[in-house]
Amino acid sequence: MKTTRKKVTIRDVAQQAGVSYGTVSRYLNGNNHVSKDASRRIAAAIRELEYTPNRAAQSLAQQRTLTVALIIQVESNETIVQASVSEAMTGANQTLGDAGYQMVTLIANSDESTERIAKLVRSDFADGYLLFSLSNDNLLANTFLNISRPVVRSEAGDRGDLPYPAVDFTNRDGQRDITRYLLDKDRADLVYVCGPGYSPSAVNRLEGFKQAMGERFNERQVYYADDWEITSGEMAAVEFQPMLNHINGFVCANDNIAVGVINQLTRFGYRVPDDIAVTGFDDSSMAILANPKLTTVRQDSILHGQTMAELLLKMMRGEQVEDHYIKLLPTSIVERQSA
Amino acid sequence: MKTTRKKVTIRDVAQQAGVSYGTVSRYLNGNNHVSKDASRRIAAAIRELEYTPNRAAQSLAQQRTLTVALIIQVESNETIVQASVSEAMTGANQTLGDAGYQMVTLIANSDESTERIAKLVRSDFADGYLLFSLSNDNLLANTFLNISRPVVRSEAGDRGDLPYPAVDFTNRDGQRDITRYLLDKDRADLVYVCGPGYSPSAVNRLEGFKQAMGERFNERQVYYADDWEITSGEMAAVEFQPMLNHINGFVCANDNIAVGVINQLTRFGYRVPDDIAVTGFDDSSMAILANPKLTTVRQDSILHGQTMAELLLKMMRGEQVEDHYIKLLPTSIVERQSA
DNA sequence: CTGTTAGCGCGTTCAT
DNA sequence: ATGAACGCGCTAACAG
Repeated sequence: MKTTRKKVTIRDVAQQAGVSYGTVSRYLNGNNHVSKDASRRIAAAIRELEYTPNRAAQSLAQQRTLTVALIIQVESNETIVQASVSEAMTGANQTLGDAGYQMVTLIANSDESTERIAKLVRSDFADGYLLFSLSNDNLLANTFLNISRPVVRSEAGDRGDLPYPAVDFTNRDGQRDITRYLLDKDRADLVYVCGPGYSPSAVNRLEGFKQAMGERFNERQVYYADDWEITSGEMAAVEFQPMLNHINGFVCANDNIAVGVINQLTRFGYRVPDDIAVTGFDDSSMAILANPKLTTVRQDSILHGQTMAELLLKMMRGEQVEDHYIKLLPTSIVERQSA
Repeated sequence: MKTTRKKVTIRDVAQQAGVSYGTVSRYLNGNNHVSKDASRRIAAAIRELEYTPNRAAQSLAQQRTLTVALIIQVESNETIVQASVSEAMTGANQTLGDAGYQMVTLIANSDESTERIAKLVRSDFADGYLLFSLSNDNLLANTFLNISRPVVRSEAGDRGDLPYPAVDFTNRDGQRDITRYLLDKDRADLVYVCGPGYSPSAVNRLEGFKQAMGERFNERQVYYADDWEITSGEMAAVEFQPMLNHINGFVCANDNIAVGVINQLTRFGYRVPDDIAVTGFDDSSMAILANPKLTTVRQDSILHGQTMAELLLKMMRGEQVEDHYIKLLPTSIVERQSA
């Protein structure tokens, strides 16, 4: 057993196998034909020497890196606790890995880190990019406009100037369906707690609520939150307090908000769902933690990641994808206790 | 404004500035002297051409990558929802970035991905490694034994054969202190819900409980959970059901478990903390979400990441760190409602 | 089928 | 202070 921890290169392998290193390279890249015999000897040499190709050299020669960067943009110094993102990462990592790509995730949470990442991108750091914009501004998005590598976004964006394809959920339909679910249960007097305005998802979900309500929709029955947090739900409930006696359902744009609403309603002395039903969206871990457990709209975040990765792989293979292409993933209603 | 999106190299810059590319290289790496005048012209050329050095070429020539890999090992297909990890990532990303390094996150959640990452490591993919082992086996750890790059671990490990320094929290002291906090409040009849046996943190925390209990400690007052999840807390409460009438406190190894205990105790008809007090550990987001809000042990995960990064930077600078060196970060008690 | 060689983009001597 | 040339480790195109 060799413990020589000195750069073992393709040349060492060649020498050990008694061939030229060009042959070794061919063997490794499997393109052309290498004699049965040579192959065997090369394989043995590689194993013995514990040879691993040098990544940097490979990229330099091949003009590709075999890595894909998953970039997460969050508000300054915010952390990425969001379970959905974590799950999407897992899904993407999975399929990219199967295709031989290594996924690396980059976090842009400050001006400096954003600039640093932009620089990386410009230096052809990866062969493709998965873009998770959790924040308002898209500083990075502009950087990508100038490069020729494929990019896939995680949200059907609002910015028409970004041609990148996206994978998203059927937010509108999901919200519409769960609203109908309430209506079908004779909960006719509903109010809606909308997500932050900068989020395309929030806009689409509100659209779904409107659709389900049809004629009955009224601007005064919607509360516009500033973020996706629990506190916003509490504030919404307070805002609607004067009307609480006839309201019999809160449709909320996500689980956190729903939890906030429930908390506040409980404090006011209302019972959920007996007096007032409450629905969430996301089916996050919060959904089963809440009391009562949340009836909500489920979206498969792992699938989200996988689908984004598949689309990116397709693009990296050179297949053309039309600008602004959007793939929508289905959602489904999960019936628990809150509605 | 040039829209030429063709590989602009150091040579282009040199030509535009009217110098040889050797000079540009020197200018970039700031080592030697470059004439005031040349510098100015080079700077202008770089800006105009939007030149960014090619990463692969740089690493190849310099034998370093200016990137640090943060590797997370989780059970197969598990997601990394853990807020503490997410926060540590943020902290590490911060300080590494300030030092000019780019942090990339790698997820090992299957045999294939683990092997792929091991390969990356062997190919000198990064200049240093931050290792988060959330799972039992340390397949990867062995890979590192054969390379000469610095490694820092996130947990004071149980494996004596791994010489890498680690940054961890004072788990033992934290658990001891919060146990004493209960004892001081005349909660003398305590039980302990221990974390999974493969986790060094779990072992240390149990140790702290024992220490605080002293003579009074009894093996029958501890429940050994298989994981860190809510369900385990519920199971523990069920297990202790026969003794619930005289027990007046549950000390739990983390917040999730504490939430589970509270849920189950509530179902059994006990009031928390009036009948039975419950404490958590981590001060995760769950702590304030729980009802009643959790009294728990706080640990600063962002600081955790920062400290790990600082230690790694030190090692990458060439400073020697003794084998098995362990840096312990303080914890503190957060008093809320559950105890 | 295989050896040879010219780059890939940049850092680094070595002269000048 | 600056230009020229070599090498980092590997791929690919070209002979043979």
